[in-house]
Amino acid sequence: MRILIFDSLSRKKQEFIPIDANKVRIYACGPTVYDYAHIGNARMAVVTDLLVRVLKKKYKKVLFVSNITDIDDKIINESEKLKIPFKELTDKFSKIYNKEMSSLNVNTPDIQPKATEHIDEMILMIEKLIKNKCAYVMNNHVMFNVKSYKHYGTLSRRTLEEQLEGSRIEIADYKKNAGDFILWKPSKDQQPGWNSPWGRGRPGWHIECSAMSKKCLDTPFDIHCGGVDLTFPHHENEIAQSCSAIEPNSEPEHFSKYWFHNGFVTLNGEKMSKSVGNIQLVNDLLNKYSGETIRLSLLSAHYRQPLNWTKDILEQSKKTLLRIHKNYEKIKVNDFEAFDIKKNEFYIEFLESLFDDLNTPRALSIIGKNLNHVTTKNQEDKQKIAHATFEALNLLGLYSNNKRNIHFDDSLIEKLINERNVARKLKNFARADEIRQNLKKKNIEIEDTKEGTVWTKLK
RNA sequence: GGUGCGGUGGCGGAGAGGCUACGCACCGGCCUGCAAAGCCGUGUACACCGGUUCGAAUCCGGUCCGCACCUCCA
Repeated sequence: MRILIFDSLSRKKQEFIPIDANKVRIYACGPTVYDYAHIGNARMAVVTDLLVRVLKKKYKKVLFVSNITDIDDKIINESEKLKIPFKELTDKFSKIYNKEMSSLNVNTPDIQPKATEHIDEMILMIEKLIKNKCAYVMNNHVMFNVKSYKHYGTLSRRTLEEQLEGSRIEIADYKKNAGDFILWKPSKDQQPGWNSPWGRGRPGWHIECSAMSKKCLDTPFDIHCGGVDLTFPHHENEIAQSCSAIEPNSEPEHFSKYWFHNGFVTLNGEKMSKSVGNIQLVNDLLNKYSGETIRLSLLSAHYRQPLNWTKDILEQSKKTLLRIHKNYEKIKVNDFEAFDIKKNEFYIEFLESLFDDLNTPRALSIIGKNLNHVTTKNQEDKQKIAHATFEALNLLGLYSNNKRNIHFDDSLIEKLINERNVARKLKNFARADEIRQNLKKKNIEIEDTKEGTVWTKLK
């Protein structure tokens, strides 16, 4: 079965053919850790996590690297504001980030390199760029000369002239061209800094990804991921640096073969921004919704489409999840071992839709379609559907077997349910309804079925 | 101004020349002490204007509208 992915560099849906089928290599630009993660960070993490999960269905070995940016001006500003060392801030929020992402069933990347632990690699790459005459030193800054790279603009489809037209920035005195960007900048005494051939300073934003992807994956690697907004300037600059460090004017493909960009999460149709104050933090959402509900909401639209984040989307996902789990659990499962998932037509159809550029809405519709009318289907199909659903939910990261919350006392619930059933037999329906109401208050929903009363924890 | 993405039924959201997904909501029915779930059934679509075609939501041209990027951003 072929895997298709949309490649932003060629702007086409392409068949994914790894450089080395024995070792697929992916890099994703990770978070800058100075605050809680927002839902947009989560979308990128969930989508790339799914991409990796899907690739693992076909390829035995997939190496996934996603960095942590732990040195940056935003970090410096925030640590100064809080009067704490920057390291304390970044340690705190990288831990929080990983914890939150794991609540969303995002697997930790195989390697999660930190910028501050790769300063040497960055310095070496900058030296190489200077040697290749693609970078220059001016006023204690090391700058990349965008005019030195003839493929500059290939990814974002804009020429140097075009981007300067709309540019709202003045040309700083340390730049030769308006588009030139910082590789290394000086740090003031009280600011974090590292010794370098150009004095005590710190790296620019883009160089870390070039240095770390080279170190952890080697170039060229297969897929480079990130949010669409990173296309320009971040990814464009990464290409320029990484390729120029290999050899001046080497092709963008010498860095990464495919480029994978996820769309934005919007709020009321607009991008989240701190100034507007419409940031949705994962942390806050997790107080009200389960990680799976949030994850499903993020996967309910195709990854390249904009996703408008509303309360409705969460409520709907919550319902959908509940329905899927309930229906799934109603099927009496024999033994999955007796069935070959690779020959399960329900599962194959599901997998095909994910292999087609991660079409999650279609994949989800297939789960729903299979589960529909499942009670009327024959025993063999029921088993197959149960098996397919189990595998599908696992792949999507939506399966949770700790649905029954440990904070609740199962025996108490059972006791109340028994009491209610006694009341029902005695036709004391007032008492029966009262018990149901009480359970509802504890977020326990009950259903009377032919097999008896079953209960579900709502979250 | 430049670059890109998009406008699908009440809502969410796939599809991409003929088979008109899927979910939620609505409506009718079965079932039920009542619920819920389930089952059976019904309805409402492809921004607009032209063109190509036997046939267009899907292709081509134009128009309008929305969003993003060009400044830190997932």
